[in-house]
Amino acid sequence: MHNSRKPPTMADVARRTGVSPMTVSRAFKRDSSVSQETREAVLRAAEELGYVFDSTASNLRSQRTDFIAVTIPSINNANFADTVRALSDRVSERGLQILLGYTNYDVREEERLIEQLLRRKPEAIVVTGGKHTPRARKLLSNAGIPVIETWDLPEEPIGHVVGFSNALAVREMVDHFVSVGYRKIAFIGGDADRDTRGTDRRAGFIAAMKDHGLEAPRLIAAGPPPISMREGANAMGQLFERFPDTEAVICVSDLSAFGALTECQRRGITVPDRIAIGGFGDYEIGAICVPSLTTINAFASDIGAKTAELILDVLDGKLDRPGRVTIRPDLILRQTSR
Amino acid sequence: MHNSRKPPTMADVARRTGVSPMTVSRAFKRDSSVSQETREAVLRAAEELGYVFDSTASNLRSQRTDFIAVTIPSINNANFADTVRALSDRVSERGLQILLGYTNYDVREEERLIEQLLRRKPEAIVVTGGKHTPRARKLLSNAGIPVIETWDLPEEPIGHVVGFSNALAVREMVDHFVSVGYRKIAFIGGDADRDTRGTDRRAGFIAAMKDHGLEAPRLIAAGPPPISMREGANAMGQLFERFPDTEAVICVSDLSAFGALTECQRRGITVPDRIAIGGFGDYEIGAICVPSLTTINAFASDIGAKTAELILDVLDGKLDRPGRVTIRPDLILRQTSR
DNA sequence: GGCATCCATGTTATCGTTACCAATCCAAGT
DNA sequence: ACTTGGATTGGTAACGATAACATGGATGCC
Repeated sequence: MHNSRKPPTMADVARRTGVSPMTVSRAFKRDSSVSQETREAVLRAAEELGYVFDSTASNLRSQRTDFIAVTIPSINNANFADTVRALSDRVSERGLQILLGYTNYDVREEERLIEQLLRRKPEAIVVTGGKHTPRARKLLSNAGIPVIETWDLPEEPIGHVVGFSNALAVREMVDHFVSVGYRKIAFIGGDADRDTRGTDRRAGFIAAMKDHGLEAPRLIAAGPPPISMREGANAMGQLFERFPDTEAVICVSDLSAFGALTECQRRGITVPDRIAIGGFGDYEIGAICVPSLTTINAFASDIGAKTAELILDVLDGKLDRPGRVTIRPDLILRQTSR
Repeated sequence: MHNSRKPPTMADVARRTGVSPMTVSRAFKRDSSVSQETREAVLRAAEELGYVFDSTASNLRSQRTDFIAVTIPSINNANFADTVRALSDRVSERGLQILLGYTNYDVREEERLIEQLLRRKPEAIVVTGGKHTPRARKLLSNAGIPVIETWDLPEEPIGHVVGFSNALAVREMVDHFVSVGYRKIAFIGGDADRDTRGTDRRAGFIAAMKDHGLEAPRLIAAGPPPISMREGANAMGQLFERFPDTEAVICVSDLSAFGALTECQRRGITVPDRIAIGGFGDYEIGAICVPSLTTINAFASDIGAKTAELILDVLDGKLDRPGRVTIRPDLILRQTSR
């Protein structure tokens, strides 16, 4: 039974059920007042007709889309994926849906993306990081919806914040490394002008070294983000060439740290005896690789979950001041360091 | 200047510019016929007013959303992320936006998700895999939009297909392993009833073994998906207990294969001398870990790119028969096997 | 000059749902 | 009996953009 007509609308379902379109509309909402039998009759008729609820019309009339817009730097990063998953799981219980976009670690792409997402009239928008173009800031401020910056603690937040200090997190690792006797410590990260969290981590590294009275010339730029395993391995190679006496290296992420570790294995350099390695992000690989990776747990899932709670509170009107949730990253000592 | 009024509409922009709303609408479209100076005046007025284009109204009136709905099993999987990224990159050039949802490897969740996505009236819908609930199949068939099943070659496709045979891909690895002398070969995968691609791979393994006149009792069930590194390591532990004389093991993915490899390292079992390991998916980790991982490249990005091409062709009316794009996975021999 | 053609712009009606208000019915209370 | 109130249902208009059609003016060609 091929059907080339237009798809059925609520009016069609109403006609078939013998009720008004308004009643059909109510039958499709969870909590609205329709008698049980009317609702069942409506839903049965809808199923028979193959009716599919049209959100586009609903969105326009009700001025609600139930979208939560989210921007992340990359869809291929397990940390951000964890955040989005936790966020999605929590808000979807309330019928909200994630509208996801990625910025490729570029604030200009972020600006474009934010503009595109705002056109869809989301209920709230979650961005990764606290650094944006002026226009992006303006778009977010004027959007009239909750704005949540994550994975960072911006000095001048646009709205709400759920994040942590990347610099302080790395400082904690430096403190530990120094306390167990490492002095010649290097840092492997991406180019300074792209990955802002990476840049913060590098800055935290340099500042912490300075506070210990140590120089920090051993900075290896691993190229533009994303800095993954291969980049980490290459950077480790560079480090061996340029600073062969390095005692420990802190990498901008577990992925690059693992790459660095494999480079050591390829060169027959023992970890941590000859050189210690620290990562960032507590990716699954760090816990399972041999030797396992000293790292920093930034609680990616928690960031997503707390962001979700915050959004729901704001939408419920339970929170009218900008919220600021500070995550406290955890240093995890494993086998790649003393 | 606090502004508590309603956000401006095209009518406001039109008034300010001294043109009709229709002209404003045209000024916001790329190719429509508006004089250069009118367009600039409109866009300037819009910027001054802080006007944000309202897609919800546009979507309803034009009956176009420019959404491409996509379902993947998990957002935390690099293979699927690669597919989505390639797809997204290609369709976004044409102004189409991905609306992403994940099914958690569960066909019932997939059904719910498909229904939810279809309500948003996407231009096309891309699903991962070729196994769905009857109702999901019906929803997809009746949606009146292009349906693309990926990462599989379903026998009875709903619409278009961009995929490969998971069974044949694994068979190729079995053939190679047998040809270089392995006989006691095991398979590590998820529980049979969830991950359908994993199940196909296991079936391909068993069939291939049989064709070589070999028994295949060494099947380790690693639990419900996602099967990641930890599950791979645990499964490898089980394999050593139950079948200590195993010569080679094929894992359902590179992640589990890497987990298995680390378990060998923890137990001091040399790879590939004592046991060979094969993975699936050609994840970055397989190329970089030591020893590097023999695997199968399923061309995840290509799947996304070809899916995008197919969608664009269909939307352009250049393709009216169901398309079937077959990817040919590649066996990549590396250090974890002879 | 006259007529066709094209470009830029305007007018009107509409996409499909739901907010808002009104109406009806039945049970309960006085 | 009559009011009150809650539950259920219906009627009407509106959300903000744009498809479809119409119009006016400039341009081109014979």
